[in-house]
Amino acid sequence: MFSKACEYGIKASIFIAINSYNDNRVSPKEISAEINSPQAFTAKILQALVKHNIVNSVKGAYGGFEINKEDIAKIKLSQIVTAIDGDQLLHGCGLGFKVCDEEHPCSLHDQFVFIRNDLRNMLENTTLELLAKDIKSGVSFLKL
Amino acid sequence: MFSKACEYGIKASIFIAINSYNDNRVSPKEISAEINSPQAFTAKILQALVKHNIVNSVKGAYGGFEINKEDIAKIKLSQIVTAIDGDQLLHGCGLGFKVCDEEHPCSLHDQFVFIRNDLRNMLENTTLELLAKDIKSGVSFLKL
DNA sequence: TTTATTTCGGATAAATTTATCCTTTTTATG
DNA sequence: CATAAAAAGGATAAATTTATCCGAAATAAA
Repeated sequence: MFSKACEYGIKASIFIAINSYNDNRVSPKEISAEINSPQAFTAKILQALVKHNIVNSVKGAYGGFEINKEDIAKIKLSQIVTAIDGDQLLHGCGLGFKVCDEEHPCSLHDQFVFIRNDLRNMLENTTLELLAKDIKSGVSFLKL
Repeated sequence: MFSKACEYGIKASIFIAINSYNDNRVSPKEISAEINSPQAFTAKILQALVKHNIVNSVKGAYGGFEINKEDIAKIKLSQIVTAIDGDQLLHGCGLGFKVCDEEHPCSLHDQFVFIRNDLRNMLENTTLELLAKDIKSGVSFLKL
């Protein structure tokens, strides 16, 4: 479903959000330790999230990654997924056709559109705030 | 969502089904021409489908790939997807955790289970017969 | 301004997926 | 039985994804 990079990106964003609520910047080292991901690869993914203005980075001593507190409730999972995996999953054809719509549907189109739309709605209605809260309250977890 | 191999596998299965209704065996060459896929790679995927008893192969002159007519209505998309991509998509965690369930849910679990279950239901309720009929009636297409 | 710290970014490597090629095996038919 | 046709299967290559390493650039603080 999601690429490894995207899985890491989602987990990292949640961890950064949690820390940002406490005005605490985190490093790739802390992030990868927390979400159980390769450090250097995680750093690359963070760069992408910074480029897409999802995460903010501060260089130099006492720097690290953070998310504006006011933004945490606004950032949708769909933004993270699109930033890392592109928009094929949210908008593309299930059988990989370049063009596939009601007018010219692939064999799976009628069955697939509902799934894709539900997935997109879920990702567009799930904010970092929502995910971070469940972690903080101990309802869900970020690593084994 | 699906791998390239899986996309080819689904398309190939539909094409074989359509031809099997007419007692016509097809070769990797015909299949890849019809579904716009690399021939040798498609042949490999067919081997996997044969191993999983989804498609039947007949070697030698006048041989080729076919599906028992009576089976076409019984073969579900979920079988093809699982045969080629494994069962991670239908049963795995959205964030890639080995264990993730109601007892010990990942951050995305509650939102993701509905999507995954809907996807699985769709794949389990979509038969080759259904897909083949829409192609034959001209409702949907197998290539651009 | 110097220093220590930290992200950025390029180069490279490993692993996996996608794709090709060629030989072997099987088998229907003449 | 000989032959031609076709799938099976192994080896290899290309492309993409995943992952590592290291020097450059930026920056806060002493």
